[in-house]
Amino acid sequence: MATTRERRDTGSLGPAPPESVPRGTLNEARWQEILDAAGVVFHEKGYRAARIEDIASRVGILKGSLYYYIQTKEDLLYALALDGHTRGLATVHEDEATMAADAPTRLGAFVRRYMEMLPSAPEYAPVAERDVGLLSPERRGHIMAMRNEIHRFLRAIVEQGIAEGHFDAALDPAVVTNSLLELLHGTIRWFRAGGRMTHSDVGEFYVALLEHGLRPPARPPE
Amino acid sequence: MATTRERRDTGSLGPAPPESVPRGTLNEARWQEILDAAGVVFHEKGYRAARIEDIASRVGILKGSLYYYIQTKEDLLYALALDGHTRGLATVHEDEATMAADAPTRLGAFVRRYMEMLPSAPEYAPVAERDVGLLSPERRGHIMAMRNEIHRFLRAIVEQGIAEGHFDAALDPAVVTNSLLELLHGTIRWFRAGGRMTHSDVGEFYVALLEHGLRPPARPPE
Amino acid sequence: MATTRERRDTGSLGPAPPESVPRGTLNEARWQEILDAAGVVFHEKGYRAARIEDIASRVGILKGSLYYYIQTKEDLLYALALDGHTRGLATVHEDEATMAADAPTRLGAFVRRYMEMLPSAPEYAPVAERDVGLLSPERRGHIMAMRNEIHRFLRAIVEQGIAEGHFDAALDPAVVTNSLLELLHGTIRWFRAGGRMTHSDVGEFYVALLEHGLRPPARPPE
Amino acid sequence: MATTRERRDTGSLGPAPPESVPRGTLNEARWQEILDAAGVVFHEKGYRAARIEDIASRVGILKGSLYYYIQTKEDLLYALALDGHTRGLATVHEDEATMAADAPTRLGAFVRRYMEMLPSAPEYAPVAERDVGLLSPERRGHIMAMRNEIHRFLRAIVEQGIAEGHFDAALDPAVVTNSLLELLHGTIRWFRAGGRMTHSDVGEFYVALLEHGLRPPARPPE
DNA sequence: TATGAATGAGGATTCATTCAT
DNA sequence: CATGAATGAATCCTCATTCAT
Repeated sequence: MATTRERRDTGSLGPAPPESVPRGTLNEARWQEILDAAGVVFHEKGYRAARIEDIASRVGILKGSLYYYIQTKEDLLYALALDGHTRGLATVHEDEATMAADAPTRLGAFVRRYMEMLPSAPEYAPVAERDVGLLSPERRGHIMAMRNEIHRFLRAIVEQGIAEGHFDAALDPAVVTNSLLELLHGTIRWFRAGGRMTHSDVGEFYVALLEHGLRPPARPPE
Repeated sequence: MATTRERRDTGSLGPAPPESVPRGTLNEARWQEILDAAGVVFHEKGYRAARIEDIASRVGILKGSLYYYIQTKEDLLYALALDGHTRGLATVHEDEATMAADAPTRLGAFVRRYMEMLPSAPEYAPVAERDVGLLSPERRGHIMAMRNEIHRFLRAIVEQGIAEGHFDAALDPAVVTNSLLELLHGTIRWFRAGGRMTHSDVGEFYVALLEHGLRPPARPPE
Repeated sequence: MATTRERRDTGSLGPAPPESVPRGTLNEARWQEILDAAGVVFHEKGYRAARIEDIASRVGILKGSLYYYIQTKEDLLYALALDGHTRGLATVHEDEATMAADAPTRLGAFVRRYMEMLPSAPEYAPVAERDVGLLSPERRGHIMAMRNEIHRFLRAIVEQGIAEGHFDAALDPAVVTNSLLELLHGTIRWFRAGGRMTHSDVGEFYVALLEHGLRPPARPPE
Repeated sequence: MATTRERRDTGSLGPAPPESVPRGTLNEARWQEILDAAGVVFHEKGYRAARIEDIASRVGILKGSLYYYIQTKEDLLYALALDGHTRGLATVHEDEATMAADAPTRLGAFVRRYMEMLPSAPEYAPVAERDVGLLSPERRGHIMAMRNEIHRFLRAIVEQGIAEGHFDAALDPAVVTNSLLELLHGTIRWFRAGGRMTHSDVGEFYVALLEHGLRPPARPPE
């Protein structure tokens, strides 16, 4: 499970995430190019099957040169995962009004925020899910922590909804949370830009689905 | 259900194709053991990261011996993908009554059939999704064809539902189909057996979600 | 003369052809060293029995490093075969005077050119004959085409000689051509430099042999 | 150079050729089938590239079964080489009359005997030349000894011819011998049965070629 | 910064050979 | 005699990584 050929000497296990950008002064634009390239390649082939050469050549440099920017292939995976999850985590921030609203409203708002974030995310980011297991334990821990935070946020909304009576009391909050995130993440696997539907359109579909799908069964009128 | 074991297509590699060396009848049981082992290992590490040796030793043989049963590591991936998709495809068969029913009924029945199939599937099978991209073009084609068949089946139900007025006319059938399959497949990524919920329970949740989530908006009472 | 270095045709192997990773300009001198080493090793052990490691270590690098220059062991075989046949093909070029001469003269000139080329050929080249069968069909085709060109050239001379009445009309041009080439190529199998005879000496023997051996039977004086 | 994985315990280095047929009572016909199959396969791919499986399947048995007849793959190579060289060696026996004849006559007779033997030889035999180097030193020794005997025989004829004045005194006997054998052996590389020419026809060509090609230059008429 | 060249451990695949049934 | 199944040593080939220029 541990990645072969570890080379990081980051002995500190502190909360500070490991450096993802090694070189002090580096061309920020180039670094973004590299991340984008890595995103695409990882997305196409998966982390293991992706070759450093593939990424380098997509940027237009030779593989040796890539090592000016990274220490390890894993750095790219981590940077992307971090990036993606940071964007994801950003979607849990609610404005005052929403924060005070009822669960259906908060849930809908979250779904919309999430779906609006998606197109800005580098191809690979949300898919990082699978390959996160290939990160070093430490780094994986960081990523999982972020992921859990999103889970907790969503789950809290679901529980609120149940408590309020807006959602079916028979629902299992964990199941709902997991399914919902699967649904949202899943979008990136089939969505193709340029079609009839935009990310927002899909978001509205999700909102509507949840809006009616989670409600408690209609009380039979007495 | 029946897993096919392809003999290498020996396509245009060497000068004189190694005239498919004959072998006796292979031990079916051992072959299943191997597939199961491959399923577990691929599930844990992903196709690329999995080593032939891991699979072999899980079966209790040496890596070289595995090649008595396969030609290529890819054979295992293909066999698993085929197996999983064959099971998936099996869920599109409806009995007479269901076939004649309305879309919500058919959809619900499908979801239940699918969720009941899941636990019988070897660990890896449904996840094969990702690594299918690593198959040879021809084999990938076979798998994609099966996948498309499932898509078409589901989509037909969605379209029927819209036509019948049971589903919201504003829905995009493709979006619904993709999302739904993502939702179903996704289950395997987070579901852990032994918890409070069974696969069936989760299935019922999905059924309920769709039952109410796809309905056309309530007509405002005149 | 110029040895071509083919980049793998990446023909129908993986799903996404590894977009021919670019490399800088390869060190020509090193490439020659490698070819020479391969020539010697192939000559000693034959293509199949030769190990990449043998070749690498003869160059003074590790086996992995050899792959900076090649894609496949077969590349070396092909390069050598191409090299050898290119040299062979070069011997079919005649100067104006020879081209206009009679068949015996042309034949003698060809034998001399061929025998003078031999010592310059890397050890292995002319022996490539046998292992050509191990090349990929496409590559084998290229080599065979070159070989055929030489055949045609020689055969044309033989036919000219028969037509002119300088060679025995009973001769089968194909037989003569094949035998002659076998004779010439065969030299490399037994000739050991440093002996009493030089390549040229052997060449003169061949010339004399043909000079008298192909003539029509003397007309009995009336 | 030594073949990997030696297993022969034939400690005796005596003159007796190592057993080539291990099993005491074995189906002689089956053994011939096997040798023929090995001959064809070795001829097509060369000894190293040929797989035991290829040979077995050509005989219609499984590779494991082949080991009832042999101890080692090398046994097949040796048996074939022995067979071929035995046939070759048989061609050096002259009848009384020929033995007493002049060199051109003896040479012609030898060429005819050799060419008549060729079609009876299992495909591979005469080509064994190249792969003889892959035999164990001991076995290679045996084969080389037979080969040398043929060489000596031929060379003696050439020297006799020079001494007698029938052959050009400027000839190097070794060169003539080697070339001639190359010419004869070479036949098998290009000759295809079923064409216009038979082995005998080709033999007659060789005889004629040598008949006139080796003569001393015509003495200018006084 | 970028490059050309090398490294070396890793892992897939091949195949002669063994052997119990 | 033949087979099915396994063995394990060879090898080929891959690729992340290093580094002098």
